Amino acid sequence: MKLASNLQEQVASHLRRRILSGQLLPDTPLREQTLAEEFGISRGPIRDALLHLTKEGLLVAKPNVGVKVAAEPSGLKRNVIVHLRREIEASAVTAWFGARDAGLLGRLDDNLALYREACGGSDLGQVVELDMAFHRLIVEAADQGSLVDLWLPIMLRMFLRYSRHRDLMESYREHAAIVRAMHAGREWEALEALKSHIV
Amino acid sequence: MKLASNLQEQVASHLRRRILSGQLLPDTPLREQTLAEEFGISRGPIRDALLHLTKEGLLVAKPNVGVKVAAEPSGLKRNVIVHLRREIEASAVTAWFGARDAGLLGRLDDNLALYREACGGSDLGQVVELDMAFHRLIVEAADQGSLVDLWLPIMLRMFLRYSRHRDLMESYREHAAIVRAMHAGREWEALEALKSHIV
DNA sequence: TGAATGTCATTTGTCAACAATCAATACCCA
DNA sequence: TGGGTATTGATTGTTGACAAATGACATTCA
Repeated sequence: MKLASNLQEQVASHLRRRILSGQLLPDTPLREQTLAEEFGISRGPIRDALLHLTKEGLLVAKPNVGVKVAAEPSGLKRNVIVHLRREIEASAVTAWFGARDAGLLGRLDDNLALYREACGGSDLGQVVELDMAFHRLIVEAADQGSLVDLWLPIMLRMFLRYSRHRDLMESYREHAAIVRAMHAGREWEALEALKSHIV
Repeated sequence: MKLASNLQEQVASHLRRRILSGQLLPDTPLREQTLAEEFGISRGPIRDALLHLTKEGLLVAKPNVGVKVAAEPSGLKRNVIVHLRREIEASAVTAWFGARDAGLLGRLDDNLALYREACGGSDLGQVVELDMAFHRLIVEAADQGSLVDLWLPIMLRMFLRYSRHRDLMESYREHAAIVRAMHAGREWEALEALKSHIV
């Protein structure tokens, strides 16, 4: 976990985590002044952070009124988001099979170990964090990470509705299956496992 | 053309237009102080605007250093972007065919007339503006416009490399073909025309 | 009554001054 | 001469005060 030197990033990370872990529910309003006092800083960096999160799709803003936590995407939108994520991550995996940099495999293995542990525990925030990190590793590995900024807002919108009732261990097994196929060099299998995992 | 009441949006629109029309080339640095003096306002709204554009992918920021105009997307990234745009806009068109709200057809017809004129002229900024507006109308029409915020950053990244040498009139004819198919109620034809137009 | 208008508190928008950081370069010393 | 280090100027990061906009509520007049 890297911590940024500037306040706006720290605030953004903190709020992002609280939203994704479900501590902040949709429609919850966030006031600049309140947050400023809560963090013990001025409104400036808070503004920046809220702007960040708004552009990431986690908040919605109305001029002169304020921001609130975004609602879960509608059926159509969610469906589109799933397709976009598949497209991006599949492209990344395909690109990886062109070079097969072993570094990625190591990082995925490390992540898997932590993820397995987290899925057994009760800290949903940690689970979300590691799940996202897994997919981020894959996207980062392709094309010098150029796809990350495209992928992140899409991923975040999807995680707005991180199912509170999903079978976490099943999710872990799906991650493991993807990595196993990559280790074995079976591209088609990896892509199929990836696509069926993104739902 | 709607003009926002708050400065940050005005600044963002202005800079966005200058970047998309090619007046500001990739890697051009943008300094907060300089822009503030240029617009005759303080650095606050400038900061907000730059943050906006950074999240939209038109600028890239380095902490404590500043922002510059983003480079054109790499081959792989551009390829992904094309697929994402097709996915989103095709979904929107499909959704439209489910309801066939006539209002959209009228707006598209109006846009087409203006676009034809602009393509004959020499104001590339105007052409870009209308081209984007055309696709935006389509995306906005579906699902109460919920797809717009997903679509916009993708669209903008693609327009970073708005071909300065493309055949504008051909582009107009492609737009017209899409609208014609929609008027006639031929869904498959509209989707094909749309997909082959996005390249 | 009820629609229109005025007011008031809350919240965001804007500003200018100050602090922290970075990158380039001049400097020192082996 | 070359490598490492302090200095300096430019630029972003942060702050607190003030201005403007909004929405809710009270008030007025037909």
